[in-house]
Amino acid sequence: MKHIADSTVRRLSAYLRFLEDFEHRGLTTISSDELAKQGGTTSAQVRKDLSFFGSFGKRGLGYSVPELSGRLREILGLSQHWRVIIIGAGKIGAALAQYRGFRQRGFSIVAAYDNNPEKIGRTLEGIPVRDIAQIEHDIQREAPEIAVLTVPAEAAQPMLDRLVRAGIHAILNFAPTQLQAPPEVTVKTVNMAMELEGLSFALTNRE
Amino acid sequence: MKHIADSTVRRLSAYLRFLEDFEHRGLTTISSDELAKQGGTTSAQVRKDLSFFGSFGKRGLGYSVPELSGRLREILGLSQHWRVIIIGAGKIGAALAQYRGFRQRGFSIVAAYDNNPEKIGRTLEGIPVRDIAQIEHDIQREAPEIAVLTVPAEAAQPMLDRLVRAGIHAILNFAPTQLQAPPEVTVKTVNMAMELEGLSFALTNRE
DNA sequence: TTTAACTTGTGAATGAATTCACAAGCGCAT
DNA sequence: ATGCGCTTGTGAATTCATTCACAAGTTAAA
Ligand SMILES: NC(=O)c1ccc[n+]([C@@H]2O[C@H](COP(=O)([O-])OP(=O)(O)OC[C@H]3O[C@@H](n4cnc5c(N)ncnc54)[C@H](O)[C@@H]3O)[C@@H](O)[C@H]2O)c1
Ligand SMILES: NC(=O)c1ccc[n+]([C@@H]2O[C@H](COP(=O)([O-])OP(=O)(O)OC[C@H]3O[C@@H](n4cnc5c(N)ncnc54)[C@H](O)[C@@H]3O)[C@@H](O)[C@H]2O)c1
Repeated sequence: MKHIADSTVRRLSAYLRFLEDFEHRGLTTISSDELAKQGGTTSAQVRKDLSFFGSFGKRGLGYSVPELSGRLREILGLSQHWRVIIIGAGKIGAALAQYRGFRQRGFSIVAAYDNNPEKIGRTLEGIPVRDIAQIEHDIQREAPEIAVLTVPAEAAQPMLDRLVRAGIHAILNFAPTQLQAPPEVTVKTVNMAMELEGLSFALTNRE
Repeated sequence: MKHIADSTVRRLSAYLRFLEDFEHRGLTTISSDELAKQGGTTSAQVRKDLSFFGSFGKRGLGYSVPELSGRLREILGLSQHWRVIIIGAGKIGAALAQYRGFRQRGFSIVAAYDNNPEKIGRTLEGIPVRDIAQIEHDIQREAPEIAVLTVPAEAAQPMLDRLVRAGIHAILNFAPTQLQAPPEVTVKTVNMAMELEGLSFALTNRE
């Protein structure tokens, strides 16, 4: 398949969110224009994004809401459930473990891991905190697909290497550090300090 | 000033991070090539990014680490302190309030706000949780520049409007929803579910 | 059946971001 | 002083993303 830009994938996620809203409200069709207004983009952009994957609309009418949302779920890989592990049961790891929004969208958090004996053995709203020492064993047994990395920055790269060796191919990183990974592994980094700095820049450089 | 792309600003943040590392290790000069390797980009990209703001390097030698990091701090608006308020003292709001990484980079969290009487009056590692009802008054008195929005999705847009009316011009939003704001207000949204969906897409569509 | 009002899907045009490529400047050794 | 090795700064070229613009398809009403 032709390479799909990151920005396109993000917009697809956004479209799916609006479609779910629409579905809830019992509406059955939607035009690229309505979809665009919701997402702060243009109708041409919406159609172009979808055109990479096929033609799902009806000319003159728009898109069937349930059909399009189904297609988007397939495209995004959300027709299946994904198993997620959280590495580092600290403040941010715990907040994420307890967050319901993920499970609702098909991501089940199966366990958290830590190296602090005080934390190992507890649970976070039903999610067990396990010893990081057993992670290779667990990955083999439970085959989680996605790891969320919430350890201190200096532990992040070694931990990533360890996860990759153990067979993880997708990592969501919260440590504020640039990580190296082999090409078959996808890493996304959420860097909140960087976002704040973007705001600082905007405040400083507006006229 | 010419318009600066968001991607450029993000890279500037990244460069600054590496420079601080370098500074710590006592190194005094760095080339665009070294900076690029650290940041996973190219030396031409580094030089182009910097060229929007001036010429800070010495041909044949590279950049002075302390000078360049100082310049970047100025450009990003980090030579001054920013006052930050957190709206929604829930799980993610609390994690952010307690996070040391922000203060270290010049963002002081002055208060959190909530509408839950159980939470109002408590503190989160020294940060007071105040009644949301008093926010207009406090904004006028304390003039915080940045608001972090960590309320439930359905409360996010009305709360944004309220913050904007009260005089806030920069908002970091964690609610998974598309927000509308007037052009003089900068909004950045961190949408973790969207990031996970990006990973799901990558896992599904790799060959 | 014909017409009018809409909306999609997509090449072509435009615009934005990145990469190339090289002249010019600097430091150091000779 | 000269030459060599290295690195910047920046127009030009290229690649990538978005927007335009319109033929073609659909519905509904007359
Ligand atoms: N808290 C926030 O709001 C926030 C915001 C942005 C980024 N971050 C980043 O997220 C990461 C975690 O932050 P936090 O505030 O949750 O810190 P924290 O100290 O509360 O949590 C880190 C956890 O990781 C565990 N840990 C450390 N080394 C480990 C190892 N080798 N193996 C397994 N577990 C290990 C610790 O025991 C601790 O429980 C940091 O990189 C931080 O910079 C946090
Ligand atoms: N927890 C996470 O890991 C996580 C991850 C991604 C996104 N988010 C998003 O962040 C937001 C907060 O999530 P959370 O898990 O912290 O939820 P939470 O319920 O723990 O926290 C929300 C807080 O906002 C307060 N609140 C609600 N309405 C308010 C109002 N009108 N004024 C002031 N305060 C109000 C509540 O009292 C509560 O304390 C949500 O939009 C959620 O989707 C959370």
